[in-house]
Amino acid sequence: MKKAEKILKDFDLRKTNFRIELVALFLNSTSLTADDIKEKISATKDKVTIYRALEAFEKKCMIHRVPDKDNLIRYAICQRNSSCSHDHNHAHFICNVCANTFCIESINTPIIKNEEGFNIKKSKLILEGECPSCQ
Amino acid sequence: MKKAEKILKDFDLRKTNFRIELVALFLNSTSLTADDIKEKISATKDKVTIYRALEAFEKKCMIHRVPDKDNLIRYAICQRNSSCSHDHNHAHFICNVCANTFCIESINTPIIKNEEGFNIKKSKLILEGECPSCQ
DNA sequence: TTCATAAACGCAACTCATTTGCGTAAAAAA
DNA sequence: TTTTTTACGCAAATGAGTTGCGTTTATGAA
Repeated sequence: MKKAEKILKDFDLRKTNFRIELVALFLNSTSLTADDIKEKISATKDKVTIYRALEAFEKKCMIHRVPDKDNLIRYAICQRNSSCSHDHNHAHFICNVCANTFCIESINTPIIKNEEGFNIKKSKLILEGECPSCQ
Repeated sequence: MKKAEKILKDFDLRKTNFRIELVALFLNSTSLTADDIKEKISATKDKVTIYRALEAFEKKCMIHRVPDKDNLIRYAICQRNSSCSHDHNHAHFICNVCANTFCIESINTPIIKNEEGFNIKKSKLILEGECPSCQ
C-alpha cells in the first residue's frame, strides 16, 4: 500500500482515486488552495468534491488551515503526528512573490501571558517576505 | 470643529455627513467590518459607499486593516500618529466570543531573523482568547 | 457668492470563493 | 453478496466585495 493510501487509512478516510491523488499532492506541496488542487489533480474537476474532501481531511486533523496571502482557504498536511490534539504551534511564512504559504516548524508561536484583561489562549505568528525560490 | 471633522481635514479627506459619522464611530470602536458600519451608521445604507470610504481612509493611512475571526475585511483607526510611514507593529487580539478584534499596542510583533533560506521582512502576531468584556 | 471641478454618493449589476441540496455511485461493513 | 455509509457530481444559492455609471455635493478659485 502506498503512503497516501496508508495515510487515508490511518485517518479513517475512504480510499477513492481522487482522495488518494489529493493526499499524494499534499505530501509534495507546502500548502494548497482549492484552486491549486483543481489545477493539479486529474481525478476530479468538481470544486464541491474538492471542498468536501478538504473539510473531511480537516475534521480528521490530517491537514490544517494555514494563512493565505489573499484570504483564501488554504491547507497544509500535518507533519508532526496524527492526533487531533497535536499542537499547531509553528509559525507560517507567506511569500509575497509566489503567494505560497510555508509551515516553519523551527519557529514556534510565542507564549504571551494575559495582558490588559485579555485572556490569551493561543497565539499565531505569521511571517512575510520572500521564500527561498523567489529571492 | 469636532474631533472627527478635524481628523478628516488632517488626512485631506472631504467632510461629508457619512464620513464624519464614520470617523466618530471608529473613534469609539476597537475595530469595524463593513457590516458593523452598515448596522451602526444612519447617514448611508449603501455598502458601496462604505467600502469606498474604507478604501479612501486606508489609502490615507487613517485606518489600518486588522485580522478578523471570519476573514472579513476589518479596520481599526490608527492611534499612534498620522503618517503613512508609521509602523503597525503591534499585536492583534481576536475574541472568540464576540468576534471583535483589538489592537494591543503594548505587545509588539516579534523580530524574527531570516530562517532556512526565507527572507523575512515582516511579522504579524495574532492572539486569541476572550476579551475583557466576554470573560 | 458663484462657478468649475474633483470627489463622493447611490443604484444596479457583476465577480468569485465557498456552500447547500439532492440524486447517483462507489467503498466499506455485515 | 447485500446493506449501509460515505463520496461524487451537477445545479443552484449565498454572500462579501467590486465595478460601472450617472447624479450630487464639497471645496477652492474667481
